[in-house]
Amino acid sequence: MPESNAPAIVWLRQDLRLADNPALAATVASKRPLVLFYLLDDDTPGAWRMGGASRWWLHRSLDALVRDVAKRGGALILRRGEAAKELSRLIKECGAGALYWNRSYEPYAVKRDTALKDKLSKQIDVQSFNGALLFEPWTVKSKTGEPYKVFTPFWRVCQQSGLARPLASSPRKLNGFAGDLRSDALASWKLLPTNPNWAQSFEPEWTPGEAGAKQSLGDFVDDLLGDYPTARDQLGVKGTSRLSPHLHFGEISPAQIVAAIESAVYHKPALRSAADKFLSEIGWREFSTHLLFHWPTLPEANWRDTFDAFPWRKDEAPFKAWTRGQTGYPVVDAAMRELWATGYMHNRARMIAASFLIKHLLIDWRRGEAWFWDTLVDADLANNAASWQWVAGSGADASPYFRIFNPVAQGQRYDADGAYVRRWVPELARLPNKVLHAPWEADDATLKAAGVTLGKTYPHPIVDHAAARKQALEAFAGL
DNA sequence: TTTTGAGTTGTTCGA
DNA sequence: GTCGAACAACTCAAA
Repeated sequence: MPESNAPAIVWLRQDLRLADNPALAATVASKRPLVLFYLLDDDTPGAWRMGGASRWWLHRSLDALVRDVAKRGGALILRRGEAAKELSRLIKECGAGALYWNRSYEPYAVKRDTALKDKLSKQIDVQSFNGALLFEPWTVKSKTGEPYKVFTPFWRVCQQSGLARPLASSPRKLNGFAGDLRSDALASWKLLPTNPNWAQSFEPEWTPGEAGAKQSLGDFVDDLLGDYPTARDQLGVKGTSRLSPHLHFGEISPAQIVAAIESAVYHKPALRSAADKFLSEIGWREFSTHLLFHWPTLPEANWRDTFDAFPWRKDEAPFKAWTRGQTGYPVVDAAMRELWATGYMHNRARMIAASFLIKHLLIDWRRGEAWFWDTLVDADLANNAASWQWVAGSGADASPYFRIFNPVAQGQRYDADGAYVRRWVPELARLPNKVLHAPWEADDATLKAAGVTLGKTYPHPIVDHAAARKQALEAFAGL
């Protein structure tokens, strides 16, 4: 065994932060020289290759992290390749005596990491930590010893056992390994789009990295938490935390979020119920990861296999119209264009757009899942899969099949002043509120005054809501 | 083992 | 405009 002062590698994955990072804190406590390592791994079999929008975020996040690490006297080593091979190489190069990471719960990662631990712990000290969850999946079981399949009882027992977690100490100074280690230039990974640079419109929306995450959390707690229960549903209002991409990349931990929320409630007890509402969303993230861990095929297969017989439609044209925000339903189109322009979609808009794809167009939820995977900056295997299956009705604790969102009613209810549609579907901006969410109901004079020609400046609805609803009810009842 | 109550986010219809 | 019921049964979790 190498000596106890041999360097320790901290392998960062979805934990791109220095604060409350248990693997990093353990290394700092061990006094070993630190080799901080990020690997771009596009080669592990069974992994979902990171999508385009996520790659943009990853670049920005790593760029921020490189600077944060340098400020504290360390260095971040960047390499790409297959994990087992690259880790073995790095261990040899720096003479590492230890390898630490924070656990991932995605099926391919569990498999990969288990094999690595088995192999490498024969040579060096290998340890993994919990840096991503309040409750690791194997720690929450029902009375019968089975994993929960319903959110409410799952979250109830979580709350009863307490959400607060001690935070790992944040290192002021990193005792970086003194030797020379090769690191890729971040730019050489070509994570940023060029020609066209479709992510240009992402820039003003986001500040990837730990500092940006902290700022978002602080702003949310200070300005938005009190109104969260109602404002979260308003499409045109900034009423949500928008922490999802920060959480996905681990720029902030759920434990830090709980600490900030509880501190706010301590100072202002009236925030309790709003805080619980928000924390239950953190609970959904926990629950999705729990489902993925216990049912590893969640991203690929219907959780309820009765759905395997469902006759999904294969036509390309409606799918294409959906992806481009050209369905003729303003709120759906606004949602899809928001996604394209910002790498993000409002939570309620996600439900409306997903319901439309599945229940109005009768297109397989996996096609929507794949599109979101590529276009969301917060694309997360567990959340994405669990949420699509929830909407489809094929998932655990899912929405009943007869719950079919009416895109007009949803628009009128959650975008009553039309701010959301006018922002993302500007060709309809001059329509009055009364017909904004259903332009086909406007009379000719109104359309003309607003400069709208259906079928020309904006599409006719690609399906009729009432007919599509009827068809979906029949198709799903057939299961 | 059996029973009981409950289950994120909705829509439509008819009174 | 508002309200309650129907939509459909099934599965889950705990007593």
